[in-house]
Amino acid sequence: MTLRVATGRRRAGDIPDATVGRLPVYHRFLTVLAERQVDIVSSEEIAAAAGVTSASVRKDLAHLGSNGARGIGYDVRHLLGCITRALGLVDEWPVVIVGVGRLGQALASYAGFGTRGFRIVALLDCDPECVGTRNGDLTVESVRDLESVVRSSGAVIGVITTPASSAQGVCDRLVAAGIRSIVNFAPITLSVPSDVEVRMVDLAVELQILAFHEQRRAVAIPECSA
Amino acid sequence: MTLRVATGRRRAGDIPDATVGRLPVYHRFLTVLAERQVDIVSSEEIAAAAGVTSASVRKDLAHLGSNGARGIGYDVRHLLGCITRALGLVDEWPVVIVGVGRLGQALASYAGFGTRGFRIVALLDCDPECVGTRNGDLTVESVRDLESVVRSSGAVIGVITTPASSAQGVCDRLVAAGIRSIVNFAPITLSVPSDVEVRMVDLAVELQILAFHEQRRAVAIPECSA
DNA sequence: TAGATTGTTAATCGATTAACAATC
DNA sequence: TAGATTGTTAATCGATTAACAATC
Repeated sequence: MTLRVATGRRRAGDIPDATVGRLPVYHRFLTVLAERQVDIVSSEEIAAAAGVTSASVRKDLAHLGSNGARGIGYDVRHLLGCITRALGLVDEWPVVIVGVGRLGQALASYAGFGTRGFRIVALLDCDPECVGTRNGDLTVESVRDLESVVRSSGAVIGVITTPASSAQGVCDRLVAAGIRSIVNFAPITLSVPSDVEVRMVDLAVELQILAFHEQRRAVAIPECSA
Repeated sequence: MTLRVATGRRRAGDIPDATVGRLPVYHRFLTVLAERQVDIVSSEEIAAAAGVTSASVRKDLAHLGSNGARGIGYDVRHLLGCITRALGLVDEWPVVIVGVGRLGQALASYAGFGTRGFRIVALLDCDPECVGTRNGDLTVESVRDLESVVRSSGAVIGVITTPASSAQGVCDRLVAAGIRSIVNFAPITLSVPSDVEVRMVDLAVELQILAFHEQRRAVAIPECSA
């Protein structure tokens, strides 16, 4: 299969947010195909696996350059490499997890990290009982040393799995230590400077959205009155 | 404060998806205010706490009926009740968790469930070592009994925290058992009938979106060429 | 009254979909 | 060639933003 030579560079900002949100899903599927030695895939197949339309897939992939072959489909390996580069997953990103409760431990032990572009480089907790315990390759360090641990570990991304009450304080210290990308599992909206990106994950929010639709199956929503 | 009497009923479908996604965040903030005995809140304050604009807040809340007072703001308790009803959180929704690994345990022990409209009513796992162990109030049951456990527990929402390899099978059985609302933590897109709602939570996807923006700070994205 | 804040409109923006020419 | 599938356009749809009259 011949592929067109790229004619230039595309500024990252040119990729719409909605596309950036779907590329990881395509990446996940293509990784599976590549493992299975599948060579070619169509936008229709990707769409089915990602739960979107094939038109969306083609439009999303066109943002990365013209990588398909009309009448044929996309070369799995090539496309995977392309998405990997677009998402910036060529090298592993070092991640620090703050809060080594059950959730923090669960994330720390997630095997899929390596294959998906990340490596946990430090675990922090405030509980003296927890500090010093081992978790796979890592020993839990004291959150008091947050700044020095971030510096020495080279962590670039922070994951907050503390209780809500400590999350903003931890966040402020991560930001002060130079972290500008944060995933927050604590059920509180974090305040950060505009150059810091926060992704919020809240199970209860997901459940509440489901509850809305579940209720909608049965009843009309009463408007509020005093 | 006098509030207008609602003139009719609004079909749930009238509330846009984007609004449904933000109502839980407002709900979270209003719960905090109510605990602190705050009486009145402005759209500006809600917006700041939720990380959105005040115009969005007002528009979202207007979908629930006219609940604010011009020149004053919103009555915290009234508004909280209103959102609680809109989301269908008046009674607790019974939830079954399938997969009691570290993540499943972490979710099972999340104290915030009760206050946010949910109650875990069953835990299922396939590992004989795990089955029979206690987790708070609940004893882990065998996934072999999934159908009967769903029936007897009355679970309406399912949470899948199994490895990716078993997720689709578990999903199929949950659907067959009557579950139509699922939160999936396994890194795989689930196939479900069109009347089943699935919310996907994948930490690696969140990290990959951050990675994209992190990389964007530094370099232009190279287009793909063969 | 004067100041504050909602509810709503109109304008803008971005994302999705349908369709099809290009082309393998 | 005939069938298949991409890349792209134009149309549609939905969400966000700005602005301000209504009104407390």
